[in-house]
Amino acid sequence: MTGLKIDEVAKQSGLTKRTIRYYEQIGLLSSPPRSEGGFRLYSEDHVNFLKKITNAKEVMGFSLAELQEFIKLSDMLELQRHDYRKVKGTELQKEKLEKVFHTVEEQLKLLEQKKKNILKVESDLVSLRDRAQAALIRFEEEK
Amino acid sequence: MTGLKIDEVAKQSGLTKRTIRYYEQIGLLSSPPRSEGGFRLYSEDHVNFLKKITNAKEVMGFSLAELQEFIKLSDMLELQRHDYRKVKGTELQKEKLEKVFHTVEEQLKLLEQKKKNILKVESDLVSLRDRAQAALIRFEEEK
DNA sequence: ATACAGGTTAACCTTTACGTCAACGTAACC
DNA sequence: GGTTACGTTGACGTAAAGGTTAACCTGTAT
Repeated sequence: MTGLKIDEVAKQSGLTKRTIRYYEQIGLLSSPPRSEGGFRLYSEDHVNFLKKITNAKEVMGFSLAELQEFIKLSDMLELQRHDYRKVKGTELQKEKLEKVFHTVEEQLKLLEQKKKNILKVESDLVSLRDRAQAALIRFEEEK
Repeated sequence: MTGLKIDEVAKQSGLTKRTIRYYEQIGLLSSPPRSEGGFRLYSEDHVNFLKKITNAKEVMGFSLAELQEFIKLSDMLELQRHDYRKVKGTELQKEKLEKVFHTVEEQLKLLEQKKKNILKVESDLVSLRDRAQAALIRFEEEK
């Protein structure tokens, strides 16, 4: 009985209902429990998750597939932390961990670059704004 | 005879030849002069322009249509600065200028927000990295 | 002079990330 | 108990941003 219905989640997350169902369909969002009649019943966690991934999507320009990658990795790490035995005996996992580590480091470097790029665009926009302002002032002068 | 051929521009800009031609086709990139035989001959300016807009595209998440808007506005302002008479007598232009100014201001605010969002993602990535590292260390310990 | 790398247009194809119905079930309200 | 609002799946549509291919032309290297 408890839980948010999809319309509420849509409002809180800023996504459309269609998008939310779609994310579930492609396995990006975990399927929430259903009510008797079959309605999806979401928790706050779902909402936070959606906010988080839309943010990451926008910031990093990640595709939904890339998002899935990261989420999978993150979940695996969470799982390993709680259940040590899952790790033992599988030497393959170590390579994977190293790859994760590497990938994330690269993403972090990319973020640094992205910050610099933002500054470039910002200065372009500022100069555009200033030129617009200058043109406006010229208008006033020759009224 | 002078000028870069499209393959060189592709290498320098990081775009594909197809994309460069496509940008010209939709009017985003100005048509370069051609050689006798019909080859496109680009200047450094073209390359810089491409770098600039791909950056803006990525940073702001602009669509190609939006990019066109901004370029058109920027060009108009450039033109007005050099030829005052283009401005006089057209009171409509003032509204347009004010709109430009407003739009750009909004974009700048959006950029501020974007910076904050980057920090959020960054901290998520850092925590992911740290967890990966911790898992790696556990590996070493129980070798 | 001929081979081969790289250029040209035009047409068609693809993927991503949803939007938009249609047809139907459910919950809430009066 | 009937209307109305909201939920469900499924199928189809689509806009953006190129990729791909074909059929042909150009330039240059041997």
